[in-house]
Amino acid sequence: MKVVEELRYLVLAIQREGNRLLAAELRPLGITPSQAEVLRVLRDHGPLTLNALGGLLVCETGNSPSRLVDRLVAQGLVKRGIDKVDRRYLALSLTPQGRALHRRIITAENRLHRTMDDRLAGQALDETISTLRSLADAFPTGAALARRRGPALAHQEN
Amino acid sequence: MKVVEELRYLVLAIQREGNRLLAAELRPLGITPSQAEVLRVLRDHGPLTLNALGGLLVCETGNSPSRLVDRLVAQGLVKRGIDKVDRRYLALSLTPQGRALHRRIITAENRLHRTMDDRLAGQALDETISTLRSLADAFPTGAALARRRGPALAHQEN
DNA sequence: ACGACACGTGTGTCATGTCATCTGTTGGTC
DNA sequence: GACCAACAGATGACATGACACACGTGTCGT
Repeated sequence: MKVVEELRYLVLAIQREGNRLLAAELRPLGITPSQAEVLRVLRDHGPLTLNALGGLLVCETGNSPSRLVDRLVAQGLVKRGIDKVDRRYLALSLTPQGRALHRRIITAENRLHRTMDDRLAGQALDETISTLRSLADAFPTGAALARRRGPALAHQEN
Repeated sequence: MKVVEELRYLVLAIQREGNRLLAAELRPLGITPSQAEVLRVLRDHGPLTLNALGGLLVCETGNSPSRLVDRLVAQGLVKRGIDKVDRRYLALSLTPQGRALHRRIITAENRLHRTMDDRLAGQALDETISTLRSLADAFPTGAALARRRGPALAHQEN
């Protein structure tokens, strides 16, 4: 098996398992990993239009995450406002319930991260991260991630 | 952002983009990346039961890939036989058309791998691969991958 | 002012993935 | 031989992801 092919399957396997574990952690909260990412992005990056939100999400590439947001609005976690000036734009923001849930999401994600940390104990991750970045940064979703790291390469809080 | 968290999002981004690129390469062939993986596994590992197939797939974890196989049978790429001795078991194998398509799949995948190689030119992948393996091997899908690398390596340490 | 066009968003459709549950088959037990 | 637990596979339900296209709204050239 070629090296890049093994890399491709490893990435697939890790993504699947990570998603499965995170879904299990989030199930008691009534949301999915994708929904959690939306809440996180809305929390960190003020009110957003649907397109801008899509540009910051890793979990959804091409299209506007209309239906993803729909369910969060239906659950009362996200407020969907309409821009008064240009009625084409949405103004998406967290409701108080959304902000409250976000805190519980953080602790759920931290449990997953602890599991991963245990798995990776003693491994030097720097080179791995930089290798994966050079792969990801060339693509739209990788760019989304870079955008979330901050325009000035600032450290984010947790 | 924590290191493992960045790792998680990088893996997600790369998986998404890789899948999108592979889907584009495979679209002219009329199949999806998951279907291609099934054909590949059936090609490499003789006739299989549905459960055994699922145990070798990275793309589907928990359940039996019944519906995934359904579409391949409908397209005439896979033969679904029933074990004469124990009627509970399936005997899945490639049809001649499936074998023929498999060759075209290989060239499509190679185009993706060339793209990835270009992206990763000059990067040392060995450490990255081994780091990702230590993450993946702990999980069912990672074990599936290890099983595909060869039965001798299947049961390492826990 | 008007009409073509661009843009943001919504929607239809298809194929996954995942979990829970159902069905049919077998083997073991009495 | 009849019953029952275990097992392989199928199916229902739900939420993604991805693509294409429809719809409403604003912009701009004329």
